[in-house]
Amino acid sequence: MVNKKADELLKKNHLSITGGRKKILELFLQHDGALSHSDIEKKAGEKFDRVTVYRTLQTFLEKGLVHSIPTADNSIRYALCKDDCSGGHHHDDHVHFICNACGSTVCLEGVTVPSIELPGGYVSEQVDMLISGVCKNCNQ
Amino acid sequence: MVNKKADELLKKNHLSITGGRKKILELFLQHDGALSHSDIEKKAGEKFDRVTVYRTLQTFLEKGLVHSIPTADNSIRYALCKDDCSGGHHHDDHVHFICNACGSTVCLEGVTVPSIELPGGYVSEQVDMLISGVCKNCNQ
DNA sequence: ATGGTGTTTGCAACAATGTTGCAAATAAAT
DNA sequence: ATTTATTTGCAACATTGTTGCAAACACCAT
Repeated sequence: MVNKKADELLKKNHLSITGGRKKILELFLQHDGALSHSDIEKKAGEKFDRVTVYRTLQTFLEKGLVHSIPTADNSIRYALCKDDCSGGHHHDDHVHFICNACGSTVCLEGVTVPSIELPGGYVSEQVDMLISGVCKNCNQ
Repeated sequence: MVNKKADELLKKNHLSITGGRKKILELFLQHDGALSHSDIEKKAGEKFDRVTVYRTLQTFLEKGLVHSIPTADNSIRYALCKDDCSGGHHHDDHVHFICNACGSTVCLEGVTVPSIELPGGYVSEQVDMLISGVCKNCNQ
């Protein structure tokens, strides 16, 4: 049950359980792709204030429930983290795939980001790898 | 002379030479890092309308003069392409580095994006690799 | 269950960012 | 120099993101 899982996730991350947070978490649990702010606003219907969505995503990000994925079209996407992420420290070394046909963004869990040799003086803290193209579903 | 190079670049790409386009190109030629829309608006001073900046960047993007770099903070950056890019077809396989200290974005020309094995059904059209951390200048 | 307490929400107002249509200004071609 | 097509600036608007504050709510202890 998606509803129960949402509760669990909130508890595990020491967040109080509110209607808005549950609803947004359920959306993430139902769509396994990444969601943008406006996706959420649309899917959640009229039920929640825009401000609540902003603040909820911000909170989820800080607690490590979701991670953000940069995109080329000026609309950050968010996706659920796996279990071993927490409090800003993500183990988020998978590749993100953006489909140019259906617009969806998915995390390719199986594909890991290769390590890169940086020029002298540069120190890497986070690596994002974004691949755009045509996804499995659209490519038939 | 930066001014002359701007003219050349515009001619080479079959764009008419106007004050705004020259000014924006000069900004790119002077700063070798990437610039966001608002960077340009600020650096160009009061001289140009916001709308002109939007349209100019759009044009440069279409003609292949610049490429766009996605970022995690919802502000696309633009950087000059090397000579062998044209008309939307970029040979843009270098890594982009975003410094968390000074905020600058640079193209690491020397570092190439490793090729990735995608799961079956996925077709890659473009690969972006973003590394954030501390850059050479800030790391001293 | 009930009441107190701190957190979360919705509202309103605002700021910033991005888009469109149209008339005036400008660059390029003859 | 004149014509023509392109580019610009303006105005108006749409969308997206931010902040302060009072009301509503979740959580805890009793």
